[in-house]
Amino acid sequence: MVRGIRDQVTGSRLVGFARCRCDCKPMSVQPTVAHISRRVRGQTVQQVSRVAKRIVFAFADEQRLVIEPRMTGLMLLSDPPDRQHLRLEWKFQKQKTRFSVWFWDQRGLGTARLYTLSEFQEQLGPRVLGPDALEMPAQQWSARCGQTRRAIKVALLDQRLVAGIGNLYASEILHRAGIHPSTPAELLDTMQTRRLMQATRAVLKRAIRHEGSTLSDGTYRNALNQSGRYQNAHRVYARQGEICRSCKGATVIRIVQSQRSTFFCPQCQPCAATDKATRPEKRPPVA
DNA sequence: ATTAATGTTCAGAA
DNA sequence: TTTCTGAACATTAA
Repeated sequence: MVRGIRDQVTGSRLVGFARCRCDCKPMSVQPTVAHISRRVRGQTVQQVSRVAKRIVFAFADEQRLVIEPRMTGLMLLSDPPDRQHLRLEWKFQKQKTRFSVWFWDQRGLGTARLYTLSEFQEQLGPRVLGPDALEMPAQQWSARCGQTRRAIKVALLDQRLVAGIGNLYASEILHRAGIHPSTPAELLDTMQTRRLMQATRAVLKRAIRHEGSTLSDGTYRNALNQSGRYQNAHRVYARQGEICRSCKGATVIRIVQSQRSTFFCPQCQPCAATDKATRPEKRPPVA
């Protein structure tokens, strides 16, 4: 999302910020839209950046406007999927050109927050966010996984443990790492946490390169309202009952952890607790 | 017609 | 202290 709007927005002057009139319940904006508008109008955007799963507009006076798209939020330069769910509009001016950026959000769970620099730094702090998933070094992976008894899939979604992984990518990462999602995080050995780090970097980088995953509900789109392509590379997500694309031997299983779907291949991701001790060398052929 | 599900996060309870 | 549960929302599939 950041890459989609960065070139246009960086160096542009904000000339308007407002809610879009739509029939939906108003999204969470703090302080009020009017207050934010008063404080940032007329200023130039110095930088558009990403912090974990948030989008950050940095203004000339060091204030930060942070957008959290949550499940269905999109940042758009044009052509929204529909008018119904447009939530916010930024009006910009760059040289003599005027253009708008929109926040579109079907479910309305997304949020916008204006922070002073010190408030913003608090929101980056360890009380809110752990190290970024793409940056966290190997020794941190093992130290932090060793700190919790929760299932590794659940731990990966804890933004204070490691920031930037969502439900879809947690399943894909664990599949690539060959780790069963129910494995207690503290039981992972050094080799496994290293594989977890490598799988996280590989999956997230590929997903970014392919501009995200547009699921069957079709909600995710880039800034130009085009579909992502990473859904074509999914190994397990939403593939329950189908043959695993990696081993081609087992079928993908769906389970629920912390009220959220998890997908995995029992052959590629053996159960750490039982299989290591009990799994025999070879499975006898089925009659 | 209800219920469950969804790329999430948070407050409050267990 | 750590972990779990339900709520916020809109829409679709079962």
